[in-house]
Amino acid sequence: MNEAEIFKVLADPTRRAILERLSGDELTATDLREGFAISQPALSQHIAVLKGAGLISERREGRFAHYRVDASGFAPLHGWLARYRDFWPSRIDSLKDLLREMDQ
Amino acid sequence: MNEAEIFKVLADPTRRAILERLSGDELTATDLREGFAISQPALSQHIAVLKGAGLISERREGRFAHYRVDASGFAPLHGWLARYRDFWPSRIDSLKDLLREMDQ
DNA sequence: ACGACTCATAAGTCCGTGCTTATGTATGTG
DNA sequence: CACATACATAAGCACGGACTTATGAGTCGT
Repeated sequence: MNEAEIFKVLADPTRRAILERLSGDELTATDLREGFAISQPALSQHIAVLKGAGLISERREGRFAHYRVDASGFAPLHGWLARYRDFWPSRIDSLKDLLREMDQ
Repeated sequence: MNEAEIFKVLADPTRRAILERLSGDELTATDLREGFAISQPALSQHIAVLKGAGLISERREGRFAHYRVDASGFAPLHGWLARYRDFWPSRIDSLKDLLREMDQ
């Protein structure tokens, strides 16, 4: 997926909230619905969009669908965003330090 | 600015194209319009949105308005996105390679 | 002062999209 | 088998937002 679709997908606050609830845990659609003042079809549609963008993955188990974040789907976003950081130098310096430590 | 507004702002392809043309250079609104099949007011409105989100800054010079990327405006996005990366190890490996090259 | 130029604002139109209710499909349970 | 449960799909509506044309507000040259 390209960053064009990903940005469009993430522009919706409900979808970002879904991702937030999925970060760490793996949840079913019904579990996810807790705390959302939204109909079941609406949630299902959002899930379909997130899945289509490759941001979450599905694990079927009988009639239950378990969803989890697919962090690799965010890669295009990282790539796009890398262009707009002007604080690389200091970051690279701290990374150098970090890597030096890790090498020991 | 919070990530909610930033995602909404970046969901528009024209605005992302504006940012891309501004990455590096500083351009006037008229310069920016080159290559866009869009009316002047439309571009002006996009610029206002980008400015409102803190993603670009303006430098007035007579009747000309010079625009440039304000990379610090992307900070909330970096913060939000940091939550969704689980592939740090491989990334760090490529960074090691990159830094080794830079050291030479 | 007047006209040309750069950019912003106003007002209105149109399309995409997120929501709803209704229904479909598949998997359980008695 | 009949019914409940979990989720997906269909269809229609309503609102937001990106675009247009028209106009306004400053700034420069002659």
